[in-house]
Amino acid sequence: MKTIFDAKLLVVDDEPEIIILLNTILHQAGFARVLSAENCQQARALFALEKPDGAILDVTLPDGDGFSLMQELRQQSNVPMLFLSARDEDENRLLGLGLGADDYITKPFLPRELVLRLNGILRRVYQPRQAQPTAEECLVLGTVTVNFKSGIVKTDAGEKNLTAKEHALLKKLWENQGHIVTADSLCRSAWDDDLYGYENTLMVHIRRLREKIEVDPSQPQYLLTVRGMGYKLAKETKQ
Amino acid sequence: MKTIFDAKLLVVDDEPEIIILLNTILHQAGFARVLSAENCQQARALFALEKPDGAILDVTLPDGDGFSLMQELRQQSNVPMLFLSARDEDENRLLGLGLGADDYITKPFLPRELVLRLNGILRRVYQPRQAQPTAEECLVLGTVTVNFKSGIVKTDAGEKNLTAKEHALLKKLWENQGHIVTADSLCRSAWDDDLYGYENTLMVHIRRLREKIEVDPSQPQYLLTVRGMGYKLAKETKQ
DNA sequence: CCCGGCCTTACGTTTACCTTAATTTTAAGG
DNA sequence: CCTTAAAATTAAGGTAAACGTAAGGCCGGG
Repeated sequence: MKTIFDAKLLVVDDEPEIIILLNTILHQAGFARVLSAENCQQARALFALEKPDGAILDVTLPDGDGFSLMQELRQQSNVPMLFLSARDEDENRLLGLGLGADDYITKPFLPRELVLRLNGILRRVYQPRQAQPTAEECLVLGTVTVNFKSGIVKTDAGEKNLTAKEHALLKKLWENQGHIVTADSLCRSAWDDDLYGYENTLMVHIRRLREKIEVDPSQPQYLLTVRGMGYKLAKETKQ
Repeated sequence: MKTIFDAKLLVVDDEPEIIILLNTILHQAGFARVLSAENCQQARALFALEKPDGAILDVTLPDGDGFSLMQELRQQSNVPMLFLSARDEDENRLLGLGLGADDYITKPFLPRELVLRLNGILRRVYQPRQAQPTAEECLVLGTVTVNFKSGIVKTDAGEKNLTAKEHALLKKLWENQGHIVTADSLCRSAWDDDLYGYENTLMVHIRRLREKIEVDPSQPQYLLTVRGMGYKLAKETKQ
């Protein structure tokens, strides 16, 4: 199963002891892949090469300052980045946050707080949809419209209500629209107990879902099977 | 156009002057819809009724503490919530963040910092798609495009879907693009059981893959054979 | 020329998935 | 607490896509 701990992190700091400390903290917290750089040049190279999923930057670096480094990296990528700094002046915090930092942590810092804040940011970015889809987000598939909040499916034929399981499954598919979702992944998002005997159950629910959202459930246009891999919701057809 | 400023915010604080201050700050920042509550009871009611897109909670409230309020609201919703508190003790910050707060700001605070932090969080949550700039990881070979997440191959001729084995093989080749991959190595990445009788099987799959990604499968341009060594995927031809 | 490595095609098999229907569980109302 | 309907879960039979197998052909190198 994929978690935020699969994220690859880049740590940029010129003090070796801080690097070691951060490495220890992050590994203990569950992050398996932590890279480190001790100056801007290394950071730039690693960032371009490794494409980390998040970064922790010191503000003072031997060959430049963290602010301009952040600015530069932000142009390439939108991944979470936060500052770690001994400078706690108001204007520095404002500058850092203004440049698009997700947080500004001052040294000395509490290891647990750093981990909590980092986790929070990563969770928001990499599990975004669970954060509640805004307002009236509807799924539009050809002539079919699905309103998630009300659980109503509108077709030419009329309106139908989604059941709890159908709702959960469709939502998961919607969150990964255009991409393949494994049967396992679907089960996990619709059933609490990770144990489920027959994955036939899933198929039956998929069938019922198809009966509600497809024109011809036997020849699905939207909820497609990808043999040996899972299911996939077709991209919205804008017209 | 929809922006994060369409977000509806709930402010919970028992000091009237703070409420007024926050209202002013948030309106100046561009947030049009700001609700306020001065105790837990009001907050609960408003939260259930108005379903705000974010909340700012004071820690000390007349009829309870912000921590348990947050805990309660978190069970209902995953919207961004942050603490505002006069108590700056380490354990309080840890407790707040541990309960799922997106930030913990201490009074007195800089208005601009609050806005920057709030903006950052809302941006992450409500514009998540842009936050993952890794775009669509695609393999581009001349006029052929392969989207790995969806398993779709696009050619002039039309779209085809990759099967599980084809997907696995092509991915392996893609990961080593421009370099030779041995038959053995390919087999290991597509088959679980390291034992496989006929390596002819691999050839058949290679053939099928070529039928999907090559213009002329019999005269491959992209998926090349390297006699006595293995196979190799040609480098992307950017044009 | 011959041999080994690779290609190609056809065909039989497997397995993942579909479909329907019966059964069990859950929820709502009296 | 019982009744009833809706929803979820089993179960089993059917189907076709995906896969594996094998046999014959090609082509380059020795």
